[in-house]
Amino acid sequence: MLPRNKKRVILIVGPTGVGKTSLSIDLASKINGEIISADSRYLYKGMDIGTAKPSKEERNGIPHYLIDVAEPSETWSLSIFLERTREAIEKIHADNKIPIVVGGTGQYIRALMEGWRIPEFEPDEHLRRVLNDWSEEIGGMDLHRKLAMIDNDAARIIDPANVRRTVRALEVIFTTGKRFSTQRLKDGPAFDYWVIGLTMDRNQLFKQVDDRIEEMFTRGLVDEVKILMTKGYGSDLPSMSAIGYREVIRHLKGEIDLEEAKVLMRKGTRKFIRRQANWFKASDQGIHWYSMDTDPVDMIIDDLERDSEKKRGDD
RNA sequence: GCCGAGAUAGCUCAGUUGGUAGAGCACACGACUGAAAAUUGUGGGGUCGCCAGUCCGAUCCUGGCUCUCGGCA
Repeated sequence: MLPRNKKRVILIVGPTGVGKTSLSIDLASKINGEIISADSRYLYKGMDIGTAKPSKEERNGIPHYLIDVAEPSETWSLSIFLERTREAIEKIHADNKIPIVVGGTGQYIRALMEGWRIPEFEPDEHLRRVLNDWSEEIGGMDLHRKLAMIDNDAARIIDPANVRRTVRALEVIFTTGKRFSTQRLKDGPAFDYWVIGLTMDRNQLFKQVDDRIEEMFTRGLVDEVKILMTKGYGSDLPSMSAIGYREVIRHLKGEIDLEEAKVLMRKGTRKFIRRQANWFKASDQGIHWYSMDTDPVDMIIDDLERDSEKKRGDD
C-alpha cells in the first residue's frame, strides 16, 4: 500500500446531472488524459438521449473507454467493468497518458477504488431464475431464512425484504460451494487514486435535471425508445430498467400519458441522486470536493500539480 | 338561496363501535462484492377546520360557524 509506487488514476464522482461528463472532457484535454466511463448506462449502444451520453463531438477527440460496448440485450456486470477498466488503465498508462475514470455508478467506482475481489464464477442465469421462482413460491422472507441457515453472517448483512440480494447470496453459495460472507474481499487500491467529487446545492441540481429531462424529450427520447423496442429490447432487460426508458416504454404501451412519464422520470432521477450520495459522502476525507457553482477545472489542475510535487518531494 | 358530500402529515387519502392517529407519495438518512439508473432498510413530521355542549375523557357524538366540492334553483 505505497501510493508513491503506483501510477496515478483520476476519478471523478458525483450525482447525475452535476456536470461530470463535460468537466472530465475539459480536464482530459488540458492534462493529456483519456476517459474511462464508470456509468452502467453508457455501456449500451443505442441508448444515447435518455442516458445523457456525450456525443462524438462533445467528446472533443478525447478517447473514451466503456461507452457503447454492449448491446442492450446483454447483461453487463461489476466484474466485467473491473476487468475492462483495469485493462484500459494499463493501456492508457502505457501510452503515457492519464486515465480519468468518470461516472455515477457508485458500486463500480467504489469496487475499483477498494479493489474488491469478486467471487469467481460464470453467471448462471438458470440458477438465478430458479432462485427467483423459489422466492415467489415461499416468499422472500422465507428465502432469507433459508440463507440464514446456511450462511448466517450473510443473512445478517442483507435486509430480509431484499429478495434480490438474498438471491444473489444464494447464487454465489450454490455456485462456489462457499459461504457468501467469506467472499467479500478487498485487495485495496491498485493505483494511486486521486478522487474528485463534484457538488451542487441539491435543490439547484434537482431543477437542473428537471430541465435536462425536458430537453431529452425535445431531442427525441420517445423515438429512441421506439427504435429500441422495434429491435425487441423490452422492459425486462437490465439496460432498459434505466430511468427514462422504463417510463417511456410504459407510455408507449399506453399505460401512462406523457406527462405522467415525465413526472415519474423526475421522481426517479431525484431518488437516484439521493442513492448516489450514499456511495460518495460529503464527509469522505478521501474525496477532493469541488462546487460546480463556478467552473472548478483550473483549481483541480492546481491541486493535482501541488499533489504531484508533494509526492516527488516525498521520494 | 336550497340539498348533499367533505375538511386528518407538505400532497392524496385510510381510520378510531369515544381512550390524543396510520398508509402511499414527498422529504431526510442508511445498506450495497459478477443485474446497481437495480434492489432495499430506517427516520422526522399532525393543537385530526374553528367555537361551544355531552362525557371521567372528544379527532370520533350533538349544535353552531367558516371554507371546499358536487347537484338544484
